Amino acid sequence: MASELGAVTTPIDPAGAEAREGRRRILDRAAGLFLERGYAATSLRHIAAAAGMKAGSLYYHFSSKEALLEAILLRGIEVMVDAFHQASAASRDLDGRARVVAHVRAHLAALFENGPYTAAHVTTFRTAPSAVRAAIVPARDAYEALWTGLLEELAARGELAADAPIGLSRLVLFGAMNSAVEWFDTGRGSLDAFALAITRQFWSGLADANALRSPERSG
Amino acid sequence: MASELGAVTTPIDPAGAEAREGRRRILDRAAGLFLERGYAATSLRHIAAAAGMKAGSLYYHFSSKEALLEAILLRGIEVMVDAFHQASAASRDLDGRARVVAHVRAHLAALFENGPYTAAHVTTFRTAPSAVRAAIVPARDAYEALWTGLLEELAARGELAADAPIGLSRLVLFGAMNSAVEWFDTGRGSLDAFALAITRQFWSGLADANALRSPERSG
DNA sequence: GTCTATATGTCGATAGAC
DNA sequence: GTCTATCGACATATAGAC
Repeated sequence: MASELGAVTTPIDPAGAEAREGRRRILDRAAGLFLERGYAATSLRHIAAAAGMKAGSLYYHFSSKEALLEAILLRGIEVMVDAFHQASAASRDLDGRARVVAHVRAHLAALFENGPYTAAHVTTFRTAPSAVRAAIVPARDAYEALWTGLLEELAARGELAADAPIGLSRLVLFGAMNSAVEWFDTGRGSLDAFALAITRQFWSGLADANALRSPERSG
Repeated sequence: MASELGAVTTPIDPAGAEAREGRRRILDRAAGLFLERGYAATSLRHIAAAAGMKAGSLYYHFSSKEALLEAILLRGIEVMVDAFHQASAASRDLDGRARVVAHVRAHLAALFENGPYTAAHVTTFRTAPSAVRAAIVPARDAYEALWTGLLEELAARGELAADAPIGLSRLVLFGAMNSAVEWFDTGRGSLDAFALAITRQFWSGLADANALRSPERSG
């Protein structure tokens, strides 16, 4: 290891790797507990125990419980934004509906497959201390703007109804996707099938559920 | 006042009206605070102050903070169930889509027009103490069964696609409706218009948003 | 970087006066 | 029915040893 050579030279970032590792373990465990029990009901002692240390040690990594929450909420957005951009790249040449499927799949993956950050964000943001909420809002707005941009692009291409209420539709879709943290069981259903089903519901509605699979009129 | 006559006779329910009034005021304020700040972050002192009394006085009406939460969560379901039955009676003779509009309107009214009970239920149930959650589950299941029954009836009448995934659709609709507690502003939009818009999205989807208003094919 | 020890405050809940 | 007074537990945060 590089640190073994550090007796003479001055390491650029001494113990940096371990510090980052410890910080990451705290974030992981705290996000999981915030998701499971909520922010206010989770004590620093509880978080520290889950991370394998004592409460006082947390303050080496974070200045306060609120600062810890803020870091988790921000990371939750980062995961969503990264997923969105990956989906954009992967679905660039597909038709509108397939692109929505890809982005829904990416959002669900952020919720269920990339750690508890995004799920904790979705469940704890509304009741977070106002100072924390205020610090997070710009990043949230940026993520929402990505979705608005996608839907507006589809509308401009005529792949959506001309009078589709994009603002409301986006909120409805977010509500539908995010509510899955309350009931979706990753052990029982596949995320691909779920993304397809939710997009079908969103895109074609309930009365015309099979319209896209059998374009001819159904009895 | 009747109590002035009570020196000789034995009142059937002495001070019953005032007790019920006091209990009701506690429930109202506590539900509002649980909705706004969350259950764990709301102290009994805070609730008592909002209800115009001191913390110790709450224990005359409720045996514990958890018992208070349980009463609020149950009342939240009662409001939803009552609204559902009223919508059923009022929309019995309408077509499937109009009946869904009526029930969506009723659910939104429960969320936004009949006190903070239903909204507090929706936002605090997931992180409520497990003993409280367990006590509430049967009533929740009963409400969900009402919706499942409605959608199955529509499917049996052929007003829904034959292969419509009712279980998933119900969850998606619940997610869309309940997420409105995070963003819908009762001061800015009418609940009728909102119910219509959300049902249109749910029933006909995004690509066919105008299908029901102009049955002929759109350019 | 993590520990122990502790300061300081607030929590839910109870007891008893009125 | 509501009050005051108070208990013990637990909260966040800090200080200093190692």
